[in-house]
Amino acid sequence: MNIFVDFADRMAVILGNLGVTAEDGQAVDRSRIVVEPPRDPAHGDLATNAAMVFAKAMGRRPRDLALDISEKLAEDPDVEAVEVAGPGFVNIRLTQRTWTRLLATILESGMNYGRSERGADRPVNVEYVSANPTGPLHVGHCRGAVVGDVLANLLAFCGFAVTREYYVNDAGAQVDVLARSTFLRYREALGEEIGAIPEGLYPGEYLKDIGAGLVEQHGRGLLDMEEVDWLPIVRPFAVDRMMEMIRTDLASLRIVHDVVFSERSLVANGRDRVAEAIAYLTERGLIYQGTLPPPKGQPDEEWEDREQTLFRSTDFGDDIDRALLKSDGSYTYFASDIAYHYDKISRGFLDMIDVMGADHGGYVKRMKAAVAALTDGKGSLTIELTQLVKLFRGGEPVRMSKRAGDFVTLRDLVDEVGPDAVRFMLLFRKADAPLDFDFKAVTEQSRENPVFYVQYAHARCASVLRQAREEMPDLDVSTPALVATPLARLDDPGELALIAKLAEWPRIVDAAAEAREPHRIAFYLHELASAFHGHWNRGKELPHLRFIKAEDSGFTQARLALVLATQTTLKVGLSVLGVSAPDEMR
RNA sequence: GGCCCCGUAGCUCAGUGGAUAGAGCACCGGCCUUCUAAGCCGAUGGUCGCAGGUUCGAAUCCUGCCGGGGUCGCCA
Repeated sequence: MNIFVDFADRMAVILGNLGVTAEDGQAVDRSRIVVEPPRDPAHGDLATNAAMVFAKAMGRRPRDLALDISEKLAEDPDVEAVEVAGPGFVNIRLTQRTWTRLLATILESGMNYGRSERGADRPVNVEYVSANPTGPLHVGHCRGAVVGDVLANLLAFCGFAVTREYYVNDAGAQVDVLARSTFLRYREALGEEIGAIPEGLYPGEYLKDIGAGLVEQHGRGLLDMEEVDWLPIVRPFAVDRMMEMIRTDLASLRIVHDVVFSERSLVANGRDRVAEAIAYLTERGLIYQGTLPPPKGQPDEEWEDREQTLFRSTDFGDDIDRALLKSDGSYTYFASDIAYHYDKISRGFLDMIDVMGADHGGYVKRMKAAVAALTDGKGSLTIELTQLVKLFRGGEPVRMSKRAGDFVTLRDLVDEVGPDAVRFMLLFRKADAPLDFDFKAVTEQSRENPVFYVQYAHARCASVLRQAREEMPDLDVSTPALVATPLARLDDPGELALIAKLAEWPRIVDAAAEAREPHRIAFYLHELASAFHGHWNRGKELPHLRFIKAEDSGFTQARLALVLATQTTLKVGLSVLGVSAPDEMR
């Protein structure tokens, strides 16, 4: 039940009856009719721009058309009052009965309130995290992880068939470095004095366990081998252990992937799928041997022209063509990524979303170009870039050096403040703006802490319902009873305003999914919490507004219906964010 | 120099072409015997970086500048 969509439909009918047509004489474009909550609640419950949008094509003045529209709208039994305002807005006030009927549908929907079928089971692949398995996840990965996870939740909630995917870079030079670094720790675990970790190897302490694990499995057996022989043993061992660690870290943030796609699987079992992808592009005349121009602006003394295998990404909007083969003949990262996305496409995905850090910004155009080329323009790749997270503690920046072991890991974050605070705070900012995260602020129990504020609103709802059961043991506060309860006595402006806020939820879900902006959910929940706390607080000054009135069970039941609907909406919203909805705050 | 992101109240930020641009914090003035004061109510505070353009209407879309950040051949 989305009241705004509902009324946009009614508007379309009214416009049709009024003979309104678009510029070309065709029927009105339904998508241009906007029905939304007015910015100023004094203007009414719903506002529509229809008169202003279509007046020109009709050769009429917007306000005149608005008057015609408002006459028709006034006949609608759900409409209490209509007025024309400003340049031609039509402001609609709904009857109290319409609002309370809406409240009943919220209660009936329960945890499905706001869920939609607009995705129509269309497959969408959401790829996120995809960190290299060479070290523990750090704060930088966290944001992409949470944004990707919630985006996936959101799209699933809107009826898309979502696959959550992780791409492991388990081939290439950095994995060899991991293996060599692990081998050093292996020798260390066998009692050898290894001294300082040489430049070019990973110094992290986390590799000690993995080295010890090698000892458990192979004893001293690897010591006498040549590198070419132990590398194929150590490499997969280290990668597996790193991935295990990464999975555990992600699980602590409640993040799970459906598919972990291994880069190494691209070239395996006698197949070379990178070559296959390149062959596909070659058939389409998109591959050639050539040289790239040097970067403009900064003259580079070292620059020398090199003949390379290039992909015509400029045909699809990129700035320059891109190399697929290194000078030693091995594939570039981009070539592997093309093959990987080719695989996604072959698995039936035309809609793909990659969530990555802002430092990958330069990668966006070429990857979109690749997807366009691989799907003849039918596929769409959206790349969501998440900006940096800066850490603070009580307002002071948390200092981090590049030296190993001296960075804040995802684990540190979750262990200190818990998954709820991490998730909510990373979503309480749009992804393309940098974010400050303060360890201290997010654990405070106060209005300033949005995580607490929203969870507390949910807990407060639960508390009111508990209180009602205690004070009025004979009252039936079960959901079916509250759904069925007469709501006619909910007529206080504050109560109706709260219902109006609840009514926005499906609209927010749609918009957030459409724009692929999960932060809108977090902001909405904060607003809803604020509306609820505000109403609750009015009851302090004005006892007649309190939810529980022990001597009037019908009245109390109606108000508890409102409380339950609020609690439900908060709970649904929090579940989309993957944040818990506690019944009490301790 | 090219490309991408950002620029909105003193601070941190919302605002998918609509009306008088909003919230929290800070500051100022009131209030706290409760269905939980882990606060509440109110006031102050704006050339939406600048200049053009599109539109009935622009913080929002387009162009150009200014400022901040990221990134720039085979790294990942």
